[in-house]
Amino acid sequence: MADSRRIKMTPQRQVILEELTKVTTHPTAAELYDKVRKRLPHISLGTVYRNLELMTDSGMIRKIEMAGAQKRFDAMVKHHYHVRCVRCDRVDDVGGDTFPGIEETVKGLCDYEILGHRLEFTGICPDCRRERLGSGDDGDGSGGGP
Amino acid sequence: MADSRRIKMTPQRQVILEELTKVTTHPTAAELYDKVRKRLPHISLGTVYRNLELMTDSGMIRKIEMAGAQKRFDAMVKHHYHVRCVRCDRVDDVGGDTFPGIEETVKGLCDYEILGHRLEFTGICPDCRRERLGSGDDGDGSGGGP
DNA sequence: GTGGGTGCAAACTATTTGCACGCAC
DNA sequence: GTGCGTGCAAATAGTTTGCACCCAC
Repeated sequence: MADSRRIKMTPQRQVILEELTKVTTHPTAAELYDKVRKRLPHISLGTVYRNLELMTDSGMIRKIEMAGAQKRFDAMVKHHYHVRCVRCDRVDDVGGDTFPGIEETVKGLCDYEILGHRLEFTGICPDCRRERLGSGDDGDGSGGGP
Repeated sequence: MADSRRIKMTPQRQVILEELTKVTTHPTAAELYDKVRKRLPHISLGTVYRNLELMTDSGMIRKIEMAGAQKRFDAMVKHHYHVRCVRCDRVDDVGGDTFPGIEETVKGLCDYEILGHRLEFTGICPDCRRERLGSGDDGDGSGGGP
């Protein structure tokens, strides 16, 4: 569902969408709010949430619901996977194709009618790796390593 | 991290663990709280959260951080995958092995040091499928089905 | 003027935390 | 007595919602 409804472009929506498209970091609503506020100082957080929701429904953007409390948003609508840094919580895209066969494999293993899958990798991002080498600090190690 | 620390077994912890082990439905903290309260009427939600956290740290149970707001908990510590019903939000285990090769595949595709992965399927559970056939209702279709 | 979109603030949900008390050692 | 674990309640974080106002049509 989605993709069908077309929504009216207001300045707020335009800016939200632009800022989201501009970054590759899959910001949270609050992070995006900060960025947007630089251009529209009077925009409210409520509006950002409302419009992110709306744009998600209309298929313009994608909501990334992954581990951790906050939802993140992604202007790249095509299905793809993410890596999350267990130290700084940054989220990046993983290049390459998705694994469609993965769903077939599971169909025999449970009674659900499988509709989709969400695959998320955890790891340490290049920045944190560099930092770790420098400081010797091991960071947290939360995540949910297998 | 984890697995090493051994924690003292209090009645509260015992009951929480038992109730969690008893069910296969990966309850949320609140759901578990309800179950536990039947046996320990004076237990507080805070205690449940605290002990779930503690038992997660000690490796006795596993925290499932997946799509949606609430965290869920799992007494099966072995790494495995989950399916979530997009209609009733129930979460079940997927039988079969995990795909270890999946991480290898990704290692060439991004600059992260990959530590683990989390794979979650979305679909419609048997109960909801039956219901859907009966009522013709299509339910929601949220999820993030690719 | 009507309706959708906005800003603001209050409400809500899930979770965490400060504090005082009580029990085991 | 010391310290950990608990119950309670308040605090926090993230998100949603009610409401009045405004602007485009």
